[in-house]
Amino acid sequence: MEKSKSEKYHKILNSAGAVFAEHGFYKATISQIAARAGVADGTLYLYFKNKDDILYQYLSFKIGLVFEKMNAAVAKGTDAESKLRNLIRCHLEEFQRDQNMAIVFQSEVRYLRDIKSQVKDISKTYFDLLSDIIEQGQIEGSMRQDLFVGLVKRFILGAVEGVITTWVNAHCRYDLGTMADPLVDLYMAGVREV
Amino acid sequence: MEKSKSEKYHKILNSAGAVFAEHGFYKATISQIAARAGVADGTLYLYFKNKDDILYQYLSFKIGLVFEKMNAAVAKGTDAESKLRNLIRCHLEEFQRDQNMAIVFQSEVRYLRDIKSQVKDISKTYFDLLSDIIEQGQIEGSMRQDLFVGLVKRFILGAVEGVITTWVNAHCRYDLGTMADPLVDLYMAGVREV
DNA sequence: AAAAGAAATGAATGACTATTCATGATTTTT
DNA sequence: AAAAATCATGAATAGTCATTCATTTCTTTT
Repeated sequence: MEKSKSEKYHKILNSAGAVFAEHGFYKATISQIAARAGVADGTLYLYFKNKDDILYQYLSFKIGLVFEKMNAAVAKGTDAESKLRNLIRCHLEEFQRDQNMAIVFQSEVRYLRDIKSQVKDISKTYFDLLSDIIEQGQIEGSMRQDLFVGLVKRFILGAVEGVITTWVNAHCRYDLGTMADPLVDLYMAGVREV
Repeated sequence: MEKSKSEKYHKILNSAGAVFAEHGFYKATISQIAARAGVADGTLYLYFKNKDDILYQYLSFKIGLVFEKMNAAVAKGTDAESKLRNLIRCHLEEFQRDQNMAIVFQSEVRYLRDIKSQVKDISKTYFDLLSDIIEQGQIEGSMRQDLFVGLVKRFILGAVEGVITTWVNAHCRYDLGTMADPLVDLYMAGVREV
């Protein structure tokens, strides 16, 4: 139905992303977001229920986009390792590309204790992608049969997020994408000398 | 000088930890913390400069304790792998033992953009421990020579934190400590079938 | 081009809560 | 046991901001 939400809706969303990234959700004010979007404070309430809703919709929208790309990236791979590599590279490159999203995501998602659904299902969706990849790897024989899959998934996502967090704390100074291959290499081969 | 801070100081710190863990820093109120500690609101200001300072001192104190234990744990190991194992086990067990600390740490540390020093140096100190271990492993010949050490450290800490975050989101229902060995096994051997 | 409808405005409201400080209680010193 | 010093209280203050809504501006229809 609402194929394309209005111009203004997206203007506000992006302004919100910038302001949240700069100040954090709680210190960000409606007035700052409105000013940045070039509208009046009251206007935000024509498009969003309240301040929480702005954060929620911002994240839902951005995460939706990223997952589309992740799915496409994984689909381009053939064997499990190439799928994993594509997924990790996509993850890092998308976060690199949209730094506001990266900052807001890394800083605020922890906060959404109450906020239900979609946004909390992020890791679920991500984990599902990983499950499939690991399962395929085990069938192929390229990944160990004795893996505790639940742990492997956390292990992989945790490491990626750790790398992103460090990058955010370093004010996004270096290139994230280049870390994909060394990271996948670590997942696959581990640290031990052979 | 102030060998042992007053009884009340610690009472307040612990109450703060509980309230921050339950509501998050921003939604927690001074009145809640005071009530839980059984003192008047104004009393908090005899011991702390302001609300930020309570969070800051809470984290500093708790993190100080944890690092003492981590150092001791690492010192008990001999080879690099046993040191790593002890470190990870200690990390997981301490977070398990003090769940308020775990929750506050995982949820709020991201938030301390401004707040300088000690608390932001946490990962630095942790990374230093890891650096030594990896370096030792390379000298021993038990770890690969071609490791990009900066990445390996993030990889290890990120995975541990990922495991802790999942556990916090699951309301600390299962036992964290048991994940130490499988996790170290993954670091060392990776995922690939050999 | 007038009327109706939709969209936007931004000043005013109201709720919330961190922080202060005049007062009171308690402990220590003389 | 009086005086002094320290500790604690909690009501009052003051500032902040999310949210509302009467009014205005813009757009569409007749």
